Amino acid sequence: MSFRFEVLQTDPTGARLGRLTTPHGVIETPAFMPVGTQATVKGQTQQNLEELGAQIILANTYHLYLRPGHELIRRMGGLHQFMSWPRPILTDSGGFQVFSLSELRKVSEDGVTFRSHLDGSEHFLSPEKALEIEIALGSDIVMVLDECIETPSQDARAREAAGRTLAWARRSRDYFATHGDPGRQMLFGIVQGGTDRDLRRTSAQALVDMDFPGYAIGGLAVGEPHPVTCEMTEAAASRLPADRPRYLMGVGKPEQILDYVSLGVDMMDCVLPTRSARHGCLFTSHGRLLIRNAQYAEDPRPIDDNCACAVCRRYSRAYLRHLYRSGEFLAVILNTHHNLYFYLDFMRQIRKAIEFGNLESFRSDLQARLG
RNA sequence: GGACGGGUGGGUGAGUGGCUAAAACCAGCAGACUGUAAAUCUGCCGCUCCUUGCGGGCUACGGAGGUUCGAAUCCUCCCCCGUCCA
Repeated sequence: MSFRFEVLQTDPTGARLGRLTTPHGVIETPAFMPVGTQATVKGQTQQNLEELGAQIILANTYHLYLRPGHELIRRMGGLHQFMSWPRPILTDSGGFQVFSLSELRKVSEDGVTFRSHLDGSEHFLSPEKALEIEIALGSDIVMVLDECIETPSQDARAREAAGRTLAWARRSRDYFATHGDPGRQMLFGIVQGGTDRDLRRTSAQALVDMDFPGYAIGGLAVGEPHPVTCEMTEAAASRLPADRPRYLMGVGKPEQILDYVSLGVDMMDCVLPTRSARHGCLFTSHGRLLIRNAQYAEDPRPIDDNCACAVCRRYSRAYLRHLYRSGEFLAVILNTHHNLYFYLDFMRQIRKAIEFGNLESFRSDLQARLG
């Protein structure tokens, strides 16, 4: 049995402490997964990521298909070997690009036609094609192609996308059954449904009937208020089987992550720590800090005096501000390192709190610190 | 001494009669970022007043005068900078 998901403990809030075993290693949940779209987490070496304690990273089907091409990666020994990352990888299907590249694509029942953002060439991504690519890449966790829509959307629009996502999920499951290897890769279905509670529930139920080894909740945190995100997450999660991992896609801010974990979410990914780092926004135990601000010009303190990361152990705010304003590469590297450490350490603290059954007090401490 | 060219808001630099508190870029100040077309994007950026509004007043395109209803823009003189000629 190459894959195994165990719920080790549950917290009174509903949070779960778990362990997902894959052929490339164990993922302790709740887990945060750094995003490495183009087979690289921007600004960090693989060695850095290992030292930070990243147990799994994301990569993107659409981007790697366009460049360098999934066949090339297969010939290079698969994505793990190609990028020299020995730990688990989750590949997103390109479903998010249906949303984010909306100007460049056309969705039909059969699949999605994209105009490449790189050279304008036209490409067709179907549920089967996405899986063909992901199988070639050899990621541990494989996402089905879904249709992600903006929120708020018209009810009819949300129903259409959720229905199509379910149809695509069925096709994906069937394709994987004949072309995939369940001992090598784990296929996750995705719940859509916009901001409609009932649609979220029925979508989740329909997906569960297809019996996926793991389930994702997608199409959230794309503009709707946080309480709505929580409500939709709860609606979907309440229908998902307790013995399968739950992945809330594309979230979130630290304080929000705590809410999602309390709703029984096991896995999350987000570009926030990496992108914010490149934009000079650093996460600290006291909230966010914009390192370019004038107030840090002569500040000898580390980013966060409660942080044990390599950057906080060595560099001052004044120096990091200087690097950022000078446009130096090192600013990207150090800022990203700190933010990822913050997120990964935050998850370690959450897991510990669940283990000791005091997630609720962990949350009130956090809220007090953030004011 | 002469011939050209030029002096614009913190910087570079557009603007050759009203649409100009003055383009654009940079610098500066602040904010955003949620399955990465993002080391990006947005706002502010002369002073001042208030009932914060496509609001009022003041100051501003080397200096001083002039032409004009109106001048960064036209005229006169002066000062300064650059290149070339003596």
